[in-house]
Amino acid sequence: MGAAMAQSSIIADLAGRNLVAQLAGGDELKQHLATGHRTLYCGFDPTADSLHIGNLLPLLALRRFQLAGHRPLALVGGATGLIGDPSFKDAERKLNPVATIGDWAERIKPQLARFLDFDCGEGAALLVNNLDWTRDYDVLSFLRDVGKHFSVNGMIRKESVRQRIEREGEGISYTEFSYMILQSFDFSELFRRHGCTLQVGGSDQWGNITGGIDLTRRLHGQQVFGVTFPLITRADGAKFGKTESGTVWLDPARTSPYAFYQFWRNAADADAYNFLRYFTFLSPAEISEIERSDAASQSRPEAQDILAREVTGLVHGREGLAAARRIGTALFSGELTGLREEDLRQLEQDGLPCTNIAEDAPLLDVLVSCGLARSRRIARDLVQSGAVTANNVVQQAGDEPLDRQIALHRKFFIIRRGKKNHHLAKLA
RNA sequence: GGAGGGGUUCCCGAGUGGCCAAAGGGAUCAGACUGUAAAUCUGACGCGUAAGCUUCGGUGGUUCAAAUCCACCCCCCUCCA
Repeated sequence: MGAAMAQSSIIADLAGRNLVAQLAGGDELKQHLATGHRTLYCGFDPTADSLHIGNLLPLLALRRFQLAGHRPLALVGGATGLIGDPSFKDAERKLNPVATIGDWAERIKPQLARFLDFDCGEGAALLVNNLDWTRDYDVLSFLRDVGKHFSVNGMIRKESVRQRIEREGEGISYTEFSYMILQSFDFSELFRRHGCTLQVGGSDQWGNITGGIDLTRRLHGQQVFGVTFPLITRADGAKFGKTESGTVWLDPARTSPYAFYQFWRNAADADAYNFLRYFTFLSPAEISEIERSDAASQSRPEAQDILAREVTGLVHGREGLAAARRIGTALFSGELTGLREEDLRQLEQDGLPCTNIAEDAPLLDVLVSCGLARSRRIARDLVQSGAVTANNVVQQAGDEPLDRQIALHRKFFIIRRGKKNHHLAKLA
């Protein structure tokens, strides 16, 4: 595929994946992208020590743009992270310590880096930090140079902060209210420093992006553009990106590749094909083909397997994917007795949660110490309802230790709670 | 600084002296049904085998008895200055 052709079709490609929520600039933007190698950016604030799958969409989008011949700037919000984006948040948040945020920013950088190519000549990606152009900017100058271009009247009309201003019971601090100005300034600075003419982000960023477009016009007399992505929703209305155990992180130390894989593997049928469009680089044509064949086959759809493989591979690489699949296969194929001791050790290595247990520990205590039950009381309920198995044998005596007779290789128990929660327990 | 309104179990939200471990909804977990789906039905959902124990912003009080009354304190919101 020729670069020129790719360039002309990036917006069309995004649209074909239902990834375009709003365009600032419309046809002019398409023209702009079709007629040259452009520089674009997307910001990521350090709100934790890791990115999570909510950040995946814009991250992959940067890559899509890069593949289409443009230059992506991944911005770490070292400065904006200190302030906190109020957009569509229903409550003011606590400020984290400066040192913490600095640390988080450092942790996020390599995560951003792994999705982009930093060494491909003209379109090579760049990692930037907005702290670099705000840290030493004194308040008075900032207020005079930048603040003067913003009308509070306009700012309070933004949908993103409206409910904070109008709704009874919640307010907004001046600090958070200023966020928009900082992000707008980022855009104008990136234009000035790197010729960046496009900002992309989630649809919740629309207000901040248009703020930057306006500021860049006022400060530099230059037209720049914006693209937002839709908010990802699940067919059943539940919030995307959360599981029973919380956020799905990109950091393998926080969410193991196995858990990550399972997250995608568990996507609902009604979501799987959309997720393939959003989160993979498979072409829309290929995805439609998968959808067709699943619909025709009448058995379990393949979409979730493909989705899990593709996304886990993107985020955790070959190794992570292989590990995740080894565990999944071992646990869900139903045959545990065929596992060799080295297989079990590999599973532990791969990140299957594992705990050492005492030989005489009653099952209830084992369940609690493995984290499969929050308290003995809960554990008792689970055992009573037949929800607990050890090496596929239903356990009914909560007060007894696990039966050594059923241990694999004399010391391993794969304890299962419910349908899909597993833990490896090892006799000490 | 002034006036008013609030802080209840993960969330929302009832509860104004005993019948309250605290209504209802959501979320979550489990069982059945399945495809490691969805939908649906059933059960659980502070801790404890139990007796019982610990919870309703904090501290101290009144009372046989407090989430509910009193005092002080902390935090949030609205309006006024």
